[in-house]
Amino acid sequence: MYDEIIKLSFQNCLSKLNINEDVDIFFEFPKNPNHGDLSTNIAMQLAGKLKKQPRQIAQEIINTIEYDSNFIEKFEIAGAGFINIKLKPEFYAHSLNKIYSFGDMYGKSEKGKGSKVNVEYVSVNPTGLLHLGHGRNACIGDTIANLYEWMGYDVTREYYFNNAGNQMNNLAKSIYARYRQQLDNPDFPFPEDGYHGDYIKEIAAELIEKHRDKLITDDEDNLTIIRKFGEVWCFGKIKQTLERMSIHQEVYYNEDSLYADGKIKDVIDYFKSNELAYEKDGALWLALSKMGLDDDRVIVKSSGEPTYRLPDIAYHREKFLRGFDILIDIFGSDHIATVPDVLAGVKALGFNPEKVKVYIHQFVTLTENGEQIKMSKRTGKNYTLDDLLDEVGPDVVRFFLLMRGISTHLEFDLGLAREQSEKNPVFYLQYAHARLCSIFDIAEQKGINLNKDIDFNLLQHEAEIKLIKQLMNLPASIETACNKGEPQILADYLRELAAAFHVFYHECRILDAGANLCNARLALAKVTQIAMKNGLLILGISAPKRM
RNA sequence: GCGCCGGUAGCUCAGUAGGAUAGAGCAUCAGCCUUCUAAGCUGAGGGUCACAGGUUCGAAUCCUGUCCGGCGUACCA
Repeated sequence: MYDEIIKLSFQNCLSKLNINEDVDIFFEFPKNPNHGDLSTNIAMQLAGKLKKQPRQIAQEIINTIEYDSNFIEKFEIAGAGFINIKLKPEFYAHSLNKIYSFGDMYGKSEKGKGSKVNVEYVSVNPTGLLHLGHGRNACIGDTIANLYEWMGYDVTREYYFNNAGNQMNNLAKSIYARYRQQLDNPDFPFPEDGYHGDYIKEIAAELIEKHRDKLITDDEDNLTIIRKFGEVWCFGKIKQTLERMSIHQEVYYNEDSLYADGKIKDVIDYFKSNELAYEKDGALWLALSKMGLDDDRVIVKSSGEPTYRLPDIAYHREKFLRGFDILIDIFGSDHIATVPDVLAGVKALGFNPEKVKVYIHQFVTLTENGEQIKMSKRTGKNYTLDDLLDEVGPDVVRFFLLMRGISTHLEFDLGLAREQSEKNPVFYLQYAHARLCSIFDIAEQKGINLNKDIDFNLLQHEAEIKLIKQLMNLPASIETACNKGEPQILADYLRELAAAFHVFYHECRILDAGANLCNARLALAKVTQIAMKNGLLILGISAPKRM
């Protein structure tokens, strides 16, 4: 938003010079004060296309450009062809005034208005408890959903699950074995590929409490009861854990319904009738080689059961049919293999695969004192997301899982997370917010009220200008984080915002600055408070009034 | 073997639609509280951007190759 007026000047200037290349005019606040207040590399961008020297283009631009002299003091060419812009203080006053007028909604955009987005995340089958990797998936998905909402999109948060098939049978058998071990036979054999986690023992104990020995014969009826019991138990725990992190998904989509409603059959029929599927060795193969991929894959096994690819494709088709314009999938890196197949399938069904955005995050490792904490499945001593929430609380968990780029392996430092001190980065942000709240509390006690007649031109201190610049960046930060699917960009922005505020707080007295300056600084504090609160809200982290 | 992700300060990580002197947090060292919250602020030291070539005015960023780590590579999901 800070560059709207200036960008327009540049656009007009370029068309005046008959330069019609398709380039985005991009401005930044240079770190080095010698490089002006705003800077653009547009002349260098154009140099290659126009086959001219960047400095020459820059010169032509500043000779030709018409600009608002109320805001811009001068242009300078520097380095290889940067155009550095020296702004007048009025520019910041004007910008801050505009931000102030947005009130609580600062950061909200309408750019996505009218567009429906489906964000699918977590999507863990009800066979166990959530662990750290799921937590990362959940926080990324939830935050991306928040980002899209703030961009004005109509967002649906969705959880896709499967409560049928092999894995659920495996769960039932695992519970049954523990049930027998606890009930009558400590040596009852445990299935080789069963679920080893301790939670299975808990389920079995509850099963005994409820059914006593009535399920002792392992017939199909009893296994069905056990399976359902396990499913309900696991789902209850999963939802409870998500609830603790303030994650609410409005749609729980059951894979099974794709079969019941004939959607799977529809897709098979479509592929068959378009000669994209064929029978071989008793199985049905999808001709991915006709869709630009290397190998054909089985979509219905010779046993008659579909492989995961088929329902995944049908599910994406269904989401398109439900009217979504953008489909977002959040996957862990272990699901990378499904992506090309699903996208090819979606394309073959006549939908635009570019509307499917797949964000794949890497794994999480838990460390303490530099040593990795093993989460061995063999021993069953999984460190669960709930354990972590118990230990450090939801704000720390969310921030730690969001503060890294999604494609980086994330090291969760338990020691640092546990630290209830200035070392813990999440408190840095929350502390800024608490300080802001405290200022307004004390102002109220002193009978100082923010009045509407604000002279933003009084804000000329270096710390004030830096804070205003940072505040101006919020919308761009949200938009970039959204477009790139990178919550980390917002987390990083908020850290910089907090830093700019803390410096301002340290350098500039607010309440005893004299009536007019006090009022202007209070307004600046107000905007900062809103920006910080909204940013934390998007990350799903609380904004405490006191610490 | 092949595919994807990563390798940047002691540690954890930003920066990769090519741009100005490669940044932040933590750790280390030196300062700042009778003042709106010191969970804060100021300063210092710390780099072969894994390695080797290439592309050009300019490369951490793009291309090629190599090495190291993670995840995949099923008629498992």
